[in-house]
Amino acid sequence: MRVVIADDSGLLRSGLASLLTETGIEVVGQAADATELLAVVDASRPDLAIVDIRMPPTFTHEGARAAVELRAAHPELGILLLSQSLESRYVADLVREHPHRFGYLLKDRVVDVTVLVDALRTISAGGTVLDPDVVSHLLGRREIAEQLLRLSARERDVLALMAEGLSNSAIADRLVIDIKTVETHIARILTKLDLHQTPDEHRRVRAVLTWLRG
Amino acid sequence: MRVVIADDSGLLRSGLASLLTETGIEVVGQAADATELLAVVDASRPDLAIVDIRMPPTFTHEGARAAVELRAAHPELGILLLSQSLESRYVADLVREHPHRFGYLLKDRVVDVTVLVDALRTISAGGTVLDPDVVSHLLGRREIAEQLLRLSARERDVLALMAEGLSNSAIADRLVIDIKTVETHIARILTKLDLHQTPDEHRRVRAVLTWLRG
DNA sequence: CTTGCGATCAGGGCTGACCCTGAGGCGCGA
DNA sequence: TCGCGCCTCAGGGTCAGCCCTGATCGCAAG
Repeated sequence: MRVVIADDSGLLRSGLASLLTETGIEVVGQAADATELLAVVDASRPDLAIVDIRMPPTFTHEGARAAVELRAAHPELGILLLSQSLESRYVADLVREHPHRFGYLLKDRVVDVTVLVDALRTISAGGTVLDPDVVSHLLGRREIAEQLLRLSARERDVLALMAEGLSNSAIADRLVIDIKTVETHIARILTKLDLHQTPDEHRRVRAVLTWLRG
Repeated sequence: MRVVIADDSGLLRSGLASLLTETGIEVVGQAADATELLAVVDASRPDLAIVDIRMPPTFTHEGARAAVELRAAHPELGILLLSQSLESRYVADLVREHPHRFGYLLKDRVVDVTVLVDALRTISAGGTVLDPDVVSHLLGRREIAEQLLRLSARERDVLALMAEGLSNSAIADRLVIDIKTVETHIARILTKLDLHQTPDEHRRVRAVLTWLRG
């Protein structure tokens, strides 16, 4: 098996390369960022790419984005995404669209090189490898994301400002609209997020929590 | 230089050991959890311990706690804490009480083995190594923590429930107290968190945000 | 013993937030 | 063209939340 490793941490990259080499897996290239990853894969044509989700320049989802491009350019390439924490947005799309030759593991769960090699073998054989916590978290995140997707762009603007702790009048000032408009947006936000009038909940706070978790 | 490595990830531990060995640093032991770390340090008497903050069983601050114990038992031992994210509570105490032979770096910032070795050298020579972002984050977190420290235990109970999105009447039910008592606690919370009456802020949401960030 | 603090509760008042209902304008797709 | 969704705004009403002021009790420290 011929493998490429992409991680902005040279430390981890080199360490990983060293360990995999010891297991007989050939590391044919390394990349520190998404652009370099695409180039290295083009040049070395590996069987599989091990990609850290967070890479420069934004350290957000560059790795996941690069994975999408890799799949487009190299449909037979296996991809193993590694992440330190659960990253739902891009991964959900990736798994849905390309379930084969794909893996997503939390680094914390790769307790030794055996786990990693087993995952690589599964992916290389056409399978899918997902950490169970990843699966259940994706489902939960999906729910919140779907609720937030019901909101119009304007409603999302308003909710974002609510989540900063702004009052209705401050939101009206900020968006240069009338306070009655803010109230209307908020009413629609609460309805779309299924936050109905109950004596137990502070619905505004609930809406804010939903936003913060989305 | 003789070094011990403690990280629950065997992958990272082995990779790190391999890399450090190549630079001439002797890795005299490895540990997968805090208990094992203490035993390995007792047995091998290293110059320095590289410790991941999050280790079993709780994966919260076992590493930082073990560092405190290590310093007590081995005052000359250098300690380098590594973390994937900013962890403020125990580190702030550790730095304040033991500024020498101490380091705290974010794994993301250790871009290659050179950075790591430089840090180890500094610590071994008696110095302190702190990532700049760590410093400024510690200061910011300190501020919020100090505000929350002004609250009485009961006030913190109430604020935690506010942060779950409970209404005042639900909080009263939950804590088996009168709603007037809840109102009194909330008034005191808002005062202690310096959240005064302004037309721009939704103060309850602000209080909740402070809690969530603390 | 006195004082201060925290927890609890009360009476009464005000208001921002939320709601109901209604209306107009614009853009887009069928 | 029509219907729908979105954005905007209005009049009027209700109430949970917040506040002011006051009071009692228990506990710990000086």
